[in-house]
Amino acid sequence: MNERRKPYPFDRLEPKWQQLWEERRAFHASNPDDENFDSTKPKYYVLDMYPYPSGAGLHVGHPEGYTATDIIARYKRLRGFNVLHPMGWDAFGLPAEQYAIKTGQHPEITTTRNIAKFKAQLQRIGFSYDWEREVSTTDPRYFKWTQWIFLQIYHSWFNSGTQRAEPISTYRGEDPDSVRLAYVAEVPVNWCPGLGTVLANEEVIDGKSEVGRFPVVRRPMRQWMLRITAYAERLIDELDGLDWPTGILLLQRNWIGRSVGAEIEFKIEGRQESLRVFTTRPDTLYGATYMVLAPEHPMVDQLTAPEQRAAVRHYRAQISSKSDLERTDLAKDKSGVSLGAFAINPVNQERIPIWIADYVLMGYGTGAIMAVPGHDERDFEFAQKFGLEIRTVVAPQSDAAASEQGSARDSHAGFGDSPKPSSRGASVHRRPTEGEAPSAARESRALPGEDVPPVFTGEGCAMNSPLIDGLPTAQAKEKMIAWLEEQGIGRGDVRYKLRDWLFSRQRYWGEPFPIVWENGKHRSLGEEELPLVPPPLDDFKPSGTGEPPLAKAKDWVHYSDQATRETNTMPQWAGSCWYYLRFCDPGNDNRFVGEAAEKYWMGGAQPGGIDLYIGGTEHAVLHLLYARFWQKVLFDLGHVSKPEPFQKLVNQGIILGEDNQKMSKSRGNVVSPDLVIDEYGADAFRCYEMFMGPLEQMKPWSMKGVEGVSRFLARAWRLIMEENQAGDWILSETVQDAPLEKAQEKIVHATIKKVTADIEALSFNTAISQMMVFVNAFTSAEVRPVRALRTLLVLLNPFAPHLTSEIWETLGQKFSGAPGDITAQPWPEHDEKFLIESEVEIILQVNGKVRDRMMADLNATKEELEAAALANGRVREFIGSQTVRKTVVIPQKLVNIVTG
RNA sequence: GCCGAUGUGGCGAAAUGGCAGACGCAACGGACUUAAAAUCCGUUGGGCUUAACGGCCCGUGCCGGUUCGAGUCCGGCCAUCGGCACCA
Repeated sequence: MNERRKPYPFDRLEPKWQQLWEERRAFHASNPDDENFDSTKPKYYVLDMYPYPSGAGLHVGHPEGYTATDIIARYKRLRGFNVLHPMGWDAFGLPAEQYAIKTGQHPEITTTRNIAKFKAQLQRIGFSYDWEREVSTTDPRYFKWTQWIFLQIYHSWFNSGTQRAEPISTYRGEDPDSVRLAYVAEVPVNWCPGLGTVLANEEVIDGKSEVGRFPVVRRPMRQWMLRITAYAERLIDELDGLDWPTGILLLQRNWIGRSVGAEIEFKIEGRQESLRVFTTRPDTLYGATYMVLAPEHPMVDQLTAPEQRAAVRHYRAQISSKSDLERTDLAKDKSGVSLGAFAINPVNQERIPIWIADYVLMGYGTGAIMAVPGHDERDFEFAQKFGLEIRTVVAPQSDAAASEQGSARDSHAGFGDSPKPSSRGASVHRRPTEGEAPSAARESRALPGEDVPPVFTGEGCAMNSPLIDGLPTAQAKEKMIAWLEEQGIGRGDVRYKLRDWLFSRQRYWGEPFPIVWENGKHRSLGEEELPLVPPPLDDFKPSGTGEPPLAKAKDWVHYSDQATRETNTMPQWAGSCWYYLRFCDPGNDNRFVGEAAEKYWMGGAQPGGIDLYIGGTEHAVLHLLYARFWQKVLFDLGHVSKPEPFQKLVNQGIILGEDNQKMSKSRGNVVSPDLVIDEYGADAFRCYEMFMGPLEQMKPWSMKGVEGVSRFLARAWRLIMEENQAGDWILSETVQDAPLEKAQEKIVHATIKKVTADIEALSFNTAISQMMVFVNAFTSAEVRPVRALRTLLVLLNPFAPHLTSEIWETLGQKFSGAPGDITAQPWPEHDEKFLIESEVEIILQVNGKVRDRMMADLNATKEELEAAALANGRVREFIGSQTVRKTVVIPQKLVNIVTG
């Protein structure tokens, strides 16, 4: 008796249709080489970010994006496109390996099991994936080509002249290994003793490993790197042609971090060597009153004066023992030590002291800066602390600019002068009262001596700088760079925050590098030796020394008497850098993707090949940057036809638990799709996922909400089906081959129009509410014309494919006129003529407030409307004795009477 | 600190500068039922007023501006969330 009666028999019909679709290969996409390929149809490639198949299975957050893409895929098929809509598995990765270490079970077994679970869960939702194109990154037939692409990168260099990757054979220099796009370097890495592997920066959170929360230390190790920095400029510039959310574009631009400035050479007093610095503000060179090197800078030892040696050694030791966590945590407090040496400011020949400080990073620019405390917050803070000279060389606003803007300044209070003299003055004399947060930064800046000039980091006008006095910042920069170039001591320069990609991991469960070492040098395997499969191991545990697990497989490592194999493996990102290409032609064993298939599916007029890519923001920079990088290398080498992979990108928002908190096991608020489908069916699940709110928005789950959507689907079902005495669902007598009433015709066409536009705009929630309006309107009808119902079914089909397929089939048994499966129907077109009424309602306002409304002829003139409005009783009442100053008439909409 | 997104009923949310709250949830009332569930019909932003029909006022985070008219555009704040965080 507790078994809740199903509002409609989804538990019977959903498995039925899923099986039928599979038998009929209903969603199989043909490739250009296939015999039944229809070349007259346009293509549409809609892609999900494929999942890592974890042991926990799906939660309701995963299918949100998948449902959106599935609706688009089904919609585009109905609109006559060849649709590529694939799914696969990003199956290499740490959890399977950690599990293997714990249990001794090979990661492949865990992975296979998890994939089976994920796949079953996805299939229950009724997604129209072409499962014949399923790929897994762990399949040798797949990673053969991941390794092959690595070799293409390895065998290439970036020609800065042509701004393209080229085969290494075109390189004319002496040492090809110094320019390869894949290279080996001894670099400080994030070494995690707890996991026994190095980690990428993004896998380290607050100095601890993202997986397992083990401490991470910095340690130099020999690693494989990919020269992504060579593409920094193109990775920024070529974002311009993409249809991506502006937030993500910004995130990528900031991550790549382009800075335009100059490199400047400083002579060192009493020495041959000189120091080079990078600055974005060459116009402040006169204000450079000291210089700072990163503690790790290679010239520190030779520059240190004897009396400072002990202090410098102590400081450097202190810095290197700090974890990343401590280093960022202590970031607020500046520290540093003088080297006791001096540089010469090239613009005025002044002696300026050289310091080391950990606020200067070795990894950016030249690892050395010219410090301009008058115009840089950090330098200012440092100078304050150590009593270094602060010199003002930029005035907040030039005289010319000030007079030019003249009185306009008054209306923009505070424009352009950030120090805000009045509020500063007040804060110095006023003590913060209890409980009021003292604005520390501002006050400390002003307190030690009123005569200290404030730091001004904005643009303005050069002063105290003979060479460029009076010039606005932009011109001052230009002139200074020209002067530096003339003197041969500097040049204009562009720098990027982006670092080269640390591409090796000390793990078992990843792609082995197709590389062997001989006499201390690396060389590649031949293509015929691929795939290079990892050796079988019983013990996946890392050695703890930094030696990868693969090193334990002595036989495997032994390549020849002279050569041994590389034992590092590739990071998880490798497989996901090109999976979208493999989907075009997943069975190809002769090429990573067939040329015709790649050209077709990744083709089109736009720079990016994939028409729609939906996934979470967590991949805003990493995956999306790495994949773009690989695509560009492959494009340059002539292997693919587009410079960009993803033309249009959409991020779905996170789904929160019912408690409005992020779903997590520990909170116990995780909702599994299986439970929802058991209770309400896959169609209700899909529709609710879309009805919750805008796709991109974060929103909480609600079981009550699912119930509401389920009720809607049941009402749609009962519009057409009814239960007979025996308890069987049969076609309702109210469904007839009858003409539509005018009001019905209107709602049908309004629904076609809105649902179509909303799907195109990915505004699925409002598309569903329009279909609810349709169903509500027809529920009360005694006769339900079959033509209207069939239109609804096609519109609803992408959202609720099972239910609509079933009803469509049932209708076909009684009514002719629409033969075949619902998936073979054309998408309906709306006709505007059914939406236009001969009369429209006009809003009547007096002084902007609605006072009445009236019906008026569609073609009524402004004058007629105005006259009718002025004659209206309510309007007259509100005008009263006031005089009418003005009337605003918007035909077909409103009349507004303004009184004086 | 910097950058970005968001802020509308009890809740999820709608609204090309033109009737704020479509659609759904919850709640309340009614029909059906011996009863309940399910289903169907109705009410539902707040305040004031009316015997009633109805009417009036207020209301989209806060303050100001543009406009005949602002949830929507502009300026300034506040709050929440997300990203970056010494990048010279």
